[in-house]
Amino acid sequence: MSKSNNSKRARRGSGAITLRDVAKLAGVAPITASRAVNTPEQVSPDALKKVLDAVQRTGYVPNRMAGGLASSRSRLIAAVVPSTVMSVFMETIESLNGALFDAGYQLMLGQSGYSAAREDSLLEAVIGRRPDGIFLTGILPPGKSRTRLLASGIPVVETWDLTPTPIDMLIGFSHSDIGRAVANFLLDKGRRRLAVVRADDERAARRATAFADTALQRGQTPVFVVNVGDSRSLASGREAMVRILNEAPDVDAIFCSSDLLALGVMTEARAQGVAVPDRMAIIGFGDVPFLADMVPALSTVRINGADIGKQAARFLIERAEGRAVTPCVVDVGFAIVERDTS
Amino acid sequence: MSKSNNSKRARRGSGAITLRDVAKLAGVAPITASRAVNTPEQVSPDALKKVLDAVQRTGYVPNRMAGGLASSRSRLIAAVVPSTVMSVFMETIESLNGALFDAGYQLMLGQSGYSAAREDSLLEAVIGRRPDGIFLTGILPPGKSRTRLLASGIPVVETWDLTPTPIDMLIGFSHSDIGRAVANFLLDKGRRRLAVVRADDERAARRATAFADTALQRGQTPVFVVNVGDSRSLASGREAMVRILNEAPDVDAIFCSSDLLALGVMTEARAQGVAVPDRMAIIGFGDVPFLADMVPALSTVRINGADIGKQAARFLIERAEGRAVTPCVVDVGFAIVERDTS
DNA sequence: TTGAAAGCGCTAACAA
DNA sequence: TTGTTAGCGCTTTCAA
Repeated sequence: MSKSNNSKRARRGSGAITLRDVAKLAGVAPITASRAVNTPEQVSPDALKKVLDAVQRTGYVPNRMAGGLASSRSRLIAAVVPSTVMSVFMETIESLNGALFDAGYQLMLGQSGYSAAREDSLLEAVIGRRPDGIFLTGILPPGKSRTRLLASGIPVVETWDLTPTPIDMLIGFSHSDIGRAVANFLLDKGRRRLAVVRADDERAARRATAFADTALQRGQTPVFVVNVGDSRSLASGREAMVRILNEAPDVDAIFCSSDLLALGVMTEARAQGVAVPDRMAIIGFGDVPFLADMVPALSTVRINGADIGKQAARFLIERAEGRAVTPCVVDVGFAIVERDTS
Repeated sequence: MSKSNNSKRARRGSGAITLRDVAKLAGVAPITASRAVNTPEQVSPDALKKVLDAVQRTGYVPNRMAGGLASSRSRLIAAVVPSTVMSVFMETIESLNGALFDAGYQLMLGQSGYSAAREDSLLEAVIGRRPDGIFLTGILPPGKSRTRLLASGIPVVETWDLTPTPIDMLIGFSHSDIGRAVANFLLDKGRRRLAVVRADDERAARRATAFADTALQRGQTPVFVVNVGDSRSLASGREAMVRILNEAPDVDAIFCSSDLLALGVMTEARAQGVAVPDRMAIIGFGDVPFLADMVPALSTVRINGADIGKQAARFLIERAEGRAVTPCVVDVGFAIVERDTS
């Protein structure tokens, strides 16, 4: 029986079962085994059975690196996300991953949000894997990275934003529209002095600007803005609220750049006995799952993150299989969810 | 100039720049180019310069699939996590990913928590990529998957739990110890009637059991248990609190299996005018980032998730580079964080 | 329907 | 220090 490792064999390789082993056991050529595994309809029932049998007996698991190398299709999708902890993007990633997996693709996760140098090496690492598609949270600004991505020829979908000049595909919504809509919403409710509490983030800035402009256009006092910097914590929300109460006591409505910040604002309001929403309206952003069940339930701007993930998966898969995607720009919109705090 | 694609060239391949192209441009052999890129110290300054120059000019990015195939080292680590949304595991994944990236590894994300069939195909997909290591949240119970993983020979680290029979490496803490510690903590504070609100999850069950046993041993009335099933939402916490107030009005301390559940319990307590902590103590689990800044600040059990991720990365990398890891079982412990609600 | 041959892009092994 | 050769495990191409 013994397959007796001859003299010069066993020099390289991982030692795992290969397609050759399976083919030998089944008594067919390797390519027939390959077809039995990948495209069973191209193989006679007899051969199919023999191969599948051999697969069972050996516990063979195809080496996707080898397959990917040979076929130039990695069946890998890379997703680049900023910090994931407590993030509104997780819902998107989860649905993206689920949809990809069902279609036989796998997800590589890259974390952005660090230094430019690290961004660069992230991208290099990603491209090095030759993914069949790349998912980006946000829009990639012009620069070396963008050029490189473009040059790589890999399908890309940018998300969570809109731009007239996407790299490739785009699934997002207008942050300016949100800012305007929230301002109008608040003003229509009779609020007179608006404030913004926002993190130091380009998209949040755009929402805030549109929000402020709209208020100004409608003849209001300038919006009071608190920039909490990089800290998106609940504590920052509380501090921001303290500042508002001290420095702009006439403010009667606050738009926060994240639900967590809004939660902080609300916490401080309660701590200081500020009536919500009577004296102060509060609106968050993102609609994290548990907001609706709080008391008072936080009003917010809802983005359908799961939908973004699902559509991105569809786009990426279509392109990976060589099909065109049209239209490849989608505005998923948003919704102001009115609950107790507005 | 034109490199004129001769008759039978350009049949296969992705068309991207390869190491051969770089080597040709630099006027060296491919292997020299390879060494210049991977182990520059093995190459003369002159050759190094020429190669790096060619890399710059062509925008060459090494194909890691090819490299992985040739070297049997994928520089890929797979992580299997249950649902990521609002999950206590994200901190771990984030730190794991960061540490891996710094060492030149990349993270593949697999989501478990679905059907057994899907678990199976997840594992197959993972093994198919030939990762250099696998990160598991939780302990893999005996079964087909476990056998398969063992057979694959891939280094594995199980986490967030302890067991005398790990597959390989282990970084976790004792859920029973937590249950006992929390019960003792509450009882020592003079609480008399304890309750548990927990999700339908094996680890939560173990915490709850130890918690209940300890109370019993110390002569207390049996612990009142509310199992909220698969729903880990804040709303479930509220419902659980309603049940406790109705069915066991003498309860004066509640241990929740997650912070979100605890937040729900607290929300309902406030809604019903139940004084916290005077009439009711509440303790959560996980220590999600913003708890400390709420009013009242929620007491909880803190797990250092980032530390688990960092240590797991270290273990996995050591093993990937062929070094042994001893000891390869680590108890990271836990801490009861006493804040306002206990 | 099946197979032989020839790579995919890279690196290990050996030799110079 | 550099190069040659021979694969890694699979799939494409072409022929039977």
